[in-house]
Amino acid sequence: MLKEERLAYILHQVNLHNKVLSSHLSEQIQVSEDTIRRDLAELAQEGKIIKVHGGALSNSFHQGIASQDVYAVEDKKTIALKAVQLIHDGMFVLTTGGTTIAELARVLPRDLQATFITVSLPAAFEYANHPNIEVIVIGDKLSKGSKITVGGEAISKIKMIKADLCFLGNNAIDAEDGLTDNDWDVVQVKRAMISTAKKVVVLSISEKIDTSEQLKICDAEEIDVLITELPPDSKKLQPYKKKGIQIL
Amino acid sequence: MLKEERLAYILHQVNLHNKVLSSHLSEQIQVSEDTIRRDLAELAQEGKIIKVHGGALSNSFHQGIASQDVYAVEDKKTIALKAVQLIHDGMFVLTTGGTTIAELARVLPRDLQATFITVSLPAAFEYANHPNIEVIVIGDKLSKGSKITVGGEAISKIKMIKADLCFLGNNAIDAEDGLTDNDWDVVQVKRAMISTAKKVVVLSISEKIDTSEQLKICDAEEIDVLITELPPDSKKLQPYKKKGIQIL
DNA sequence: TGAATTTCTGCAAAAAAACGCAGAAAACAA
DNA sequence: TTGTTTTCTGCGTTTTTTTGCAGAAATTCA
Repeated sequence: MLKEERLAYILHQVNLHNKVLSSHLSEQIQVSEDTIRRDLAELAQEGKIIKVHGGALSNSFHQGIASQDVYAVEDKKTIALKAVQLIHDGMFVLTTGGTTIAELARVLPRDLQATFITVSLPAAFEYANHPNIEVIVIGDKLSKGSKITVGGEAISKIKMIKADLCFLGNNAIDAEDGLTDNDWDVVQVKRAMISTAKKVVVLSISEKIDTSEQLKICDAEEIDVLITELPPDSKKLQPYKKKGIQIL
Repeated sequence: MLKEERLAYILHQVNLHNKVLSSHLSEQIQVSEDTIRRDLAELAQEGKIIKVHGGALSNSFHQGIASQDVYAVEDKKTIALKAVQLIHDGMFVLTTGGTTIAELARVLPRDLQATFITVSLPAAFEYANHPNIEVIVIGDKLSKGSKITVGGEAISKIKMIKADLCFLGNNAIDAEDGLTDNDWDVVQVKRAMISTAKKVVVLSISEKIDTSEQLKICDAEEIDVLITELPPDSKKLQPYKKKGIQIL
């Protein structure tokens, strides 16, 4: 097994189980514990995990009292890990709010250099924890429930940004009805984001798949990528693939 | 179970129940009481809990040691209660961030109907708790340390607002040197606020009175009201009264 | 005061980490 | 291809960390 393969495997295990034991990994991969330790040290250096005596912990583990309470954290973490692969150095990324987006913020690699633009105050807080990420807050009237800024000012600001990526969380999505939501202001913001981003990525736990809300955001065809916690070849996702959406 | 995991678990338990027993933890985690004691000692060393005979207490709940901070909170509450008298229904209020401003947000009467405009994300969160207050967030690049938005965009937005009141927190103030600060971006924001507000109110604990920082915000004469926790006729405040500043 | 409980102290065993080194593997250049 | 250089990996040794234990000291509570 190649070193890079091994590192990827270890990182995957850490993110999946929140902890790994050096001894356990050594046995699984059939390399010495020294090698495992060196690998863990390397990943810790890059800020991707937290190395501790006896093994390593996921870095969302420590800061995450909040993430423990969130519903379906494991699923959301799986989604976040898939989503993070789409982000590259130098990109401009638009995001909404929501717990899935918060999870995404937590799994961003330490060394990623990118600009994140958001209307969500909680998301902005999460992004601000990362040393190399520039955070732009879109200002306007604050919607008290969702803690996002909404209004014409925000919409026009969003439209002025040519973003590489746009992550939309917390949706109802259906192959026929497209993307829908139940908050008027949120719908406006999401529409603006979709109209200005090169690539539209929807993050959704499988529960929200094949569900609809009252207000339409856009057709399924306008979505470029759909990420769920399910494997891409899952039966439930095939109608979306037929619509030309890339499934991760 | 890894040591770090155990520490996280203990900390979680302490924060959850406000107290833990060594004996109880020992049984729960299945390690010796000695180990638990050493863990508690370590967490106490880092200031995360308060170790007592038989177990440990949460330090947020039982503020035994940080009595200086407690006094400061009391002072800030005193200041906030004076400041709140200046706010009336229908007003547009500009505010910076900081703990004094956070305290102001907490003591706002529930029936007050006003619009608060801020560059501070933590302040926006506080204001959002109030049912009748409209919150406007000024957007721009997020300054990671202070969690306020800074930059030309924010400045020009601020200048477009004709605010009735402007609350500036967390300053150094001196009768001769005027209002000063040590963060370039913060200074720009405060200057913009002063220039656009009808009435400029400085909130400052007495510790900061007669102190100066490197960067000048404005002259003492430009300040309309100064609020401290001291009584208005306090000797320390007389130089400011001479400059034409109203003391509360 | 006195008994029960908890803490402290030093100690020892086990586990893990760090270190240096040598051979193996991979990457690179000619 | 072949030879050189660099990186990677495993092993033995040393050092550090962690943990439990026993007995003395301190604390609590009736």
